[in-house]
Amino acid sequence: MNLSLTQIKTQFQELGIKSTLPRVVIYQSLAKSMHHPSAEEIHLAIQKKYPGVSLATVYKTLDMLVQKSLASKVVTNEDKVRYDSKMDNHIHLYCEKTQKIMDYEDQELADMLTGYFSKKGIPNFKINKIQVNINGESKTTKNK
Amino acid sequence: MNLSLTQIKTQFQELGIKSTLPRVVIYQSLAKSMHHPSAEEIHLAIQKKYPGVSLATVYKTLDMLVQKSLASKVVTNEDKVRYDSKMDNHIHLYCEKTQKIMDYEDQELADMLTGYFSKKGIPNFKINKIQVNINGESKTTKNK
DNA sequence: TTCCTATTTAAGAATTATTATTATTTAAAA
DNA sequence: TTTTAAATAATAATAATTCTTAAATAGGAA
Ligand SMILES: [Mn+2]
Ligand SMILES: [Mn+2]
Ligand SMILES: [Zn+2]
Ligand SMILES: [Zn+2]
Repeated sequence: MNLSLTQIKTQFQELGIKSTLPRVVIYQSLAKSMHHPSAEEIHLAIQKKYPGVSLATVYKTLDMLVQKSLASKVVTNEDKVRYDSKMDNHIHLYCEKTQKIMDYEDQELADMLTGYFSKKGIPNFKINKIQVNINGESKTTKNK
Repeated sequence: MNLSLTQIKTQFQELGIKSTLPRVVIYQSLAKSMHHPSAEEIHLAIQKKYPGVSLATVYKTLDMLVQKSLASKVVTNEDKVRYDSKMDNHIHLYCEKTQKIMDYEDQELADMLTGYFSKKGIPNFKINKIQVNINGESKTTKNK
């Protein structure tokens, strides 16, 4: 999602988030990315246009965004956390070859799962979020 | 699952895994645990009965067990990997309060998902494993 | 507009989980 | 038994993340 700096500033104000250039730029970079980037990758991505933003600030900003529900953490088998600004419910496809994470939207499946659990429930457990992850291999035309 | 040392030795032999005391003890401890323990926790758990096993060996053994499909990694929001020796397909319930991970077996759901995707498939993606994680709160009788 | 102050930031140190290195030990094959 | 490739303990190294602190600054008040 491509968001302008002013769009983001407005969004921050609405949520009572103090609007600083590092924060706005970090969020913009995350929102633009389709790759579920890590903190390090975001840090790198903003270097060209906005050098001098520290990695610690990237981490702290990402945490803040997660707290404010503007982003979520995506954990994988790799030893680093990745982030996602797409906040509607969706599935993640993990390519075991390329480590790429792709979003997969499937309303039918979402409804099926919600329906299934709202009917059946889970004893002694209050469900907050159902996350489906699919591991496998993406088959691009020019692969192998 | 409670496995005897000799049971495990036999299992290792069948899979061509060199049978050492550290390995057998680590696997036994993991198999007995219901808690999806981390390497550190396994290391601690075996201290009493088998002191002197190094943490590095715990890590290497767990990796080996994952390679041999006797265990799998369980990733969470915490900054450490946890392990699971339950290898049939099952759901994980994450309690956001206690960080506990509970297993939840639901054949009906498993069949539903398998059926859904085998019919529909995912374009340009070969599905290897569908993992469902549910975040929420466990409501024990004596909570709060 | 200028001032004030709580919040944020940069820089770098510290922490923590995990992996790598290497000398020594050992399981198990011959 | 002897042999030897593989495993282990010890410890150093690495990498992701968090912490600390002094300097900068956003945004409200004056
Ligand atoms: Mn790490
Ligand atoms: Mn870490
Ligand atoms: Zn996503
Ligand atoms: Zn499990």
